[in-house]
Amino acid sequence: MSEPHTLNRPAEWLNCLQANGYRLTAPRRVVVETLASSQRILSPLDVYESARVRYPGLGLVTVYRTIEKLEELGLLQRVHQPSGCHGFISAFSGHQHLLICQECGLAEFFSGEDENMGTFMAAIEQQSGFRLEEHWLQLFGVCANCRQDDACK
Amino acid sequence: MSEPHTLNRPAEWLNCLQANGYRLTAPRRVVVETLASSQRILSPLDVYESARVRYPGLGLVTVYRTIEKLEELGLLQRVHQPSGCHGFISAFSGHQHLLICQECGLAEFFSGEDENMGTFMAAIEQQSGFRLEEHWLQLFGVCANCRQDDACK
DNA sequence: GAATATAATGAAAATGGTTTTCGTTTTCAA
DNA sequence: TTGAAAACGAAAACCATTTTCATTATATTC
Repeated sequence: MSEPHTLNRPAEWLNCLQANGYRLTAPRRVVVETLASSQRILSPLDVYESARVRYPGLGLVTVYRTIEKLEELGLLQRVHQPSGCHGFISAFSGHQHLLICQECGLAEFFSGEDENMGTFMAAIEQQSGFRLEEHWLQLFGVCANCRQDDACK
Repeated sequence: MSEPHTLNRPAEWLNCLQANGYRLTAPRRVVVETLASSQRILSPLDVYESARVRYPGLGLVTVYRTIEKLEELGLLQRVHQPSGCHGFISAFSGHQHLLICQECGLAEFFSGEDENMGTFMAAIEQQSGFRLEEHWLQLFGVCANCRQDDACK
């Protein structure tokens, strides 16, 4: 169900940054590595703390600046959740819907029934007079692992 | 398509506040009036500015505190948008999906194909191992009025 | 209709996440 | 190798939101 995890994704992101005129630096590499290889939704602080384990000199400001660039390049997307909207996850190509674990932040993508969605949206446009530009379909719950952990408590 | 706008909604909200042990005060009435009678998504500052026209002594803190109580009572819901997640709109009863104008903040509700959604979510649960607890379906675009205004520019 | 307990108010201060400033360091193209 | 420009991190600034606190308003009891 979930998009298979591309192992060379960090390298792709670094290439993309470079191809867009951004320089490759040590702190930037660590931030990219952290974000690109995560299947969980991470806040800027999460990234900072995780990346600092491998690169203690890293500044939180650099995390924010790198996130900004990755988002601008479409490599990273901001995720809004009932519990907050300060999380980020790798943006896989094309429009994808999210399935999010509210306990551990694990995020899976599902393409859903997008042809159905297309006709559905066309009908809404007709009825409402809106011109639709974007849609969010997000499911929230508890993933298999967390369900198991919860049961053991 | 949109839920018909209930004219005595502010009175209902005040009753609900009172029924839950909260007092009715002049500033609270103005805030409730502003929020309950709006079809647009409003930020706390929007509410403050709009309500102060009729009640200049109003403090922004009271807006925040009243929003908190209305949200807790399920009368108001927070709306997350690509442009930000600091907006609020009247929460009509039952689960509703949102259709939001990105120019003026007009929000309409649509119940969608909820029985389809139910089977869809059951299928996702089966495939993913998640236990689903909540879902968001939101459409963003430009409403008929704003489309017209834009065309005139 | 007063008296009273307490909830609610607004101003000001505190908080905390994010952004800006700035002097220094690093990258990368020439 | 060198130099212009980008990127860095520390500290300060910013700004939306929350907390504190002394004062005021509400609603209940007499």
